[in-house]
Amino acid sequence: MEKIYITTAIPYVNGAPHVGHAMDYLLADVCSRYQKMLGNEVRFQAGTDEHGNKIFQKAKELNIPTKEYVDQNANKFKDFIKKLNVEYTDFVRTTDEAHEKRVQEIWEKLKDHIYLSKYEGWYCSGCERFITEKEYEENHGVCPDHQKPYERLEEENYYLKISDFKADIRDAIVSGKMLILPDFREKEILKLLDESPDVSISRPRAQLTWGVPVPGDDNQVMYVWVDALCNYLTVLGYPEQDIADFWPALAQFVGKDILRFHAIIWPAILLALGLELPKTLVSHGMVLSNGQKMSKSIGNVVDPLEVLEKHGTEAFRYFFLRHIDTFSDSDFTWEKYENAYNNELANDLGNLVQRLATLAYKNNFVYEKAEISLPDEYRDLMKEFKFNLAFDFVWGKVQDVNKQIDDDAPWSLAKNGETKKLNEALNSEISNLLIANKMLEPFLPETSAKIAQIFTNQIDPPKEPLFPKTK
RNA sequence: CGUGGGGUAGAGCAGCCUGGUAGCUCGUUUGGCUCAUAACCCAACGGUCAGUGGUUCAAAUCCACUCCCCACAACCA
Repeated sequence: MEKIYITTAIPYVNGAPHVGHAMDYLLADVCSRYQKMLGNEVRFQAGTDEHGNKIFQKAKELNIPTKEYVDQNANKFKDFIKKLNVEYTDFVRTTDEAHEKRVQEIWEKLKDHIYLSKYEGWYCSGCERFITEKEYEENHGVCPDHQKPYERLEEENYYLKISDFKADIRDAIVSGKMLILPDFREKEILKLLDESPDVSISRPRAQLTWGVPVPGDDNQVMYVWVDALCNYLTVLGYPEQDIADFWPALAQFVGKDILRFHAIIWPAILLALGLELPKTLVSHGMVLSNGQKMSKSIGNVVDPLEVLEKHGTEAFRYFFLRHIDTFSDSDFTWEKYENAYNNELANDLGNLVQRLATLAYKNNFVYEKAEISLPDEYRDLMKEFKFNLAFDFVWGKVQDVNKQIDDDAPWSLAKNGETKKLNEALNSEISNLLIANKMLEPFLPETSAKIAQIFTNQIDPPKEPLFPKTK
């Protein structure tokens, strides 16, 4: 038995949960459940990123204390994760006292690689960030998002010396010690790595109040990087606790938009702390809506809670784990979702369970439990984190059972009194279904449990269909 | 010349690395079955594989160029 650590990106809680957040959780959950199925012990982190000006200002607008505001939003995310039936074991909030204390201790440990420096450039107070010269020229000196002219600003920041670690990070990536999936993202990162400047990891207190103070410097507050990225460690109790059992993580799941921070800044922090790098960084794609990136201005944002409400958690998991590519961008439309529910969940699987259970019941067939082993092809796909392909493979097996029933035609055997052949046929069909069902477990845990329950010794057809048609 | 991905049947995709009858799912049409949620199974229809040129006996697949779409570019997932 191995001890396995799996992480998800912590969302910035200045808004409601997004469909994209669900991808992180679901992929990590499939990974976690699969590992548990193999008999491993899993710690599975989830959490929320709660510092920064945007949150501070939002709370101000709403006229409620910042702490109260982040409490509310953190709960929204917890509820959301629960609704997805994601089995995380540890939840970390960057405003947790323990996290803040540990992050300060981590800062102290990083000190050899931190230096203070001045930065001068164009700044947008709305975006709260410095703008590149190029961007400044393109926008003619006015922020397009905030309609405000950029200001010339000089400030002192602490910097983390990425340059100290570039060579080691490159080696880790190239050698596969820290595997970046998919491989085309790895290529991208290797290119970016060379150009990566040292990263600013603090802000003057005047600019940023809602954050963790830099130890030993009252004028500076930690910017997002050290604070947020280190959640993966602090949640395990680092630095005061020994984390060797679970660190390095087997897999860290992130969206492609934040892969670069996890593939460059994060490894630099880890190396500075003398810790190992995660074994795998899995970067998933974006969920598009009608072929476009979801955006408030286009008005095509899909509310995950609405999708969840439509056909429940299992249908949600089904669609997003099978029809959204694990690594690339994929499209969500309601039509596709309905199609998948009716044709695949209801017709392929739901109906299969119904017909097979009824056949067994009507013929007084008793199934004797047999050992189930997982096919190599499935194991390989799961090991490579190709979850949607693994799910496709499983579905092929489900469809095969439908074919097999038609070929065997048990109803004819029953009519002709060929009892022995009938029992053999039913036994084989149910065995095949249960193998597929076992493979289904990480993806659709509730459904898988229900099916396993139905095909115990005494088989009763379910009174309610597994996936009732809506029309 | 910022970086990366992509352009293959009505839709969504695989195949391309390791050239040799163009495949899968959904949709459409026809047939079969009757155990089942009017579900299931067989079959058919449907593509000049973005374009141009090159290499080759042979190119969706390799090379060059062109056109078009998308994502990322210090946290709007």
